[in-house]
Amino acid sequence: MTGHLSGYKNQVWALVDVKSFYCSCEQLFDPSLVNQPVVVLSNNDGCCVAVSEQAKALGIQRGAPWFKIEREARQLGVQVRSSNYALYADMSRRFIEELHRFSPHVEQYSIDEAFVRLDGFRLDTLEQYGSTIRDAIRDHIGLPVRVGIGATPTLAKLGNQAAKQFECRVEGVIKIDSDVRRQWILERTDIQDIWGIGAKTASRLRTTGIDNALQLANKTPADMRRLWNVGLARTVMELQGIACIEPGDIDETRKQILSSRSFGSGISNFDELKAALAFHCQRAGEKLRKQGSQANVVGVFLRTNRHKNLPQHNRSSAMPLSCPSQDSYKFLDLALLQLKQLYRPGYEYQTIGVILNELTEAKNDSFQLDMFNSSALDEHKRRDLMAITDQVNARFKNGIKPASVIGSTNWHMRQAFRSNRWTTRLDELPIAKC
DNA sequence: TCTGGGGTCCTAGGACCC
DNA sequence: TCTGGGGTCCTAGGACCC
Repeated sequence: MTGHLSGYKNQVWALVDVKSFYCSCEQLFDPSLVNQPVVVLSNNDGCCVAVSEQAKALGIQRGAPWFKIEREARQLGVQVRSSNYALYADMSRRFIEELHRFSPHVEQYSIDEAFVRLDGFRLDTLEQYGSTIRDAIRDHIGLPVRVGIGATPTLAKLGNQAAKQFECRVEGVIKIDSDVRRQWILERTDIQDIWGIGAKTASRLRTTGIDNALQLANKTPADMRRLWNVGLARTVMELQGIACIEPGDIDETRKQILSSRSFGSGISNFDELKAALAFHCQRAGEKLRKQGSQANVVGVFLRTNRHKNLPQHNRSSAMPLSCPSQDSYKFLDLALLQLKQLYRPGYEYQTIGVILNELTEAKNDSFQLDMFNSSALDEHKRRDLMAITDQVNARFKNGIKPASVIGSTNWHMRQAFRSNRWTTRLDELPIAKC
C-alpha cells in the first residue's frame, strides 16, 4: 500500500465541522461578540452546550452548569445566550447546501458537521481542496470550519480532531495521507478522543495499558471483537485505514421519535405531569406526521433529579397501540394510562418524556382500523383534525393544543438570553443602518 | 432556585419452541 | 434413577454521539 488514501476501497472521507457552531452563529449576527468569550446554554438555560475559543481559554467547560459558573463567568466578561434553534437550524441548512457544491456525496451527521466523500481526487490536491471548502463556507455562509481528511470516517474525524489540537499550525485542514503521518497523529491522540470511544470504554482500555490511538490501532480486530465487542473491532479497523463504518444520513426518516424536557423546578403534582405529557404527545405526534410515519408503540418515562440528594424514582414503560396511528390524542390516552402506573406521589420529578416507537410509513387513504373502537368516518375526522392542528400550529405560536396542557406553566422552558431569529422571522431581521 | 434533548446501535438475558 | 440443549425472537438497558 502506497499511502493511506489509496486503501483497497479507494475511499476518501472528509469531515467538515463548524467551530463551536452555536457560538459562531451568535457571533455572525452580533458583531459585538466576535473574538469574545461566548457561551450558549442548553434548554432551560441549564448548562453550557457551546463554548467559544475565548471562553474555553478562560477555563469555561462544555457541560458546565450555568448556575454554578454564572458569577465567575460574568466577572470574566463572558457573554451568554440561550439556545436559538430556529437560527441554528437555518444556518445548518445553508452550511450543508454549500457543501453540496463540492461533492455529490454529502452525509449530514449532526447539526454542525457532515461527511463529504472525495473519492477520485488526486492525493496531492486534497489539502488544497479542503482549504477551498473552508474558505467557501467562511466567505459564503459566514461560519468558520475545520476539515479532516482520511481513508475512513474514523480517520477523517481524527484528522478533524487533530486540526483542533494543532490549530495554530494547520489553519483548520488536516489530511492523513501517509502511514508516517497516520502514526504520528494516532500516537498523539488520547484514547477518548477517538470517535466511538466514550468515558466508560476509555477508562477500561486504560487498565489494559492502552492510552492512545496508536496503541489501539496496533491490536488485531479479531482479538478486540472477542475480548470487547464488535464496535471496538470496527474502530480498530478504521484506525488501520480499512473503512467499515457508513455514517448514516440524518435526513433519513427517524426510527424513533422522542419529546421530552426537564422542568424549571421539580414537580410532584400529578396534574402538572399530565399537562407536560399532553404537550409532549402533541409535539411527538407533530414530528411523526411531518415525516409521514405512524407509530405502533407509545412509551413514557419519568425521572427525578439525580443531582439532588432526594429520593430517586426513575421509571419507564411502553405499550402497543391497538392499531398503527398518527393521532396525538390516541398517544395521550395510552401515555396517560402508563403515567398513572408509573407515578408515585411524594417524589420531585424533573423530567418527563414520550417516545413513539416501531414507526412505519403512513399510507394516505388506506389505514388499518381499530376493530373495536372506531369507524372509518371517525378515523378520517381524526386525521383531518391532526392535519389542521399542524397547519395552524405551524403558522401561529401557541395555536391549538390539548386542553390538559392549558393552565399549567411550571414545566415551561426558561430562555432568558435568547437572540433574535435573524434569518427566519420577518419581524426579527437584522437592520442595516446607513 | 437553577445540571439538555434528541438520536443510534449493540448486547445480555428471558421467553419460547422443538 | 433419570429432569437437555440449542436456536430464535424480543426487550430493556447501556454506551455512545452531538
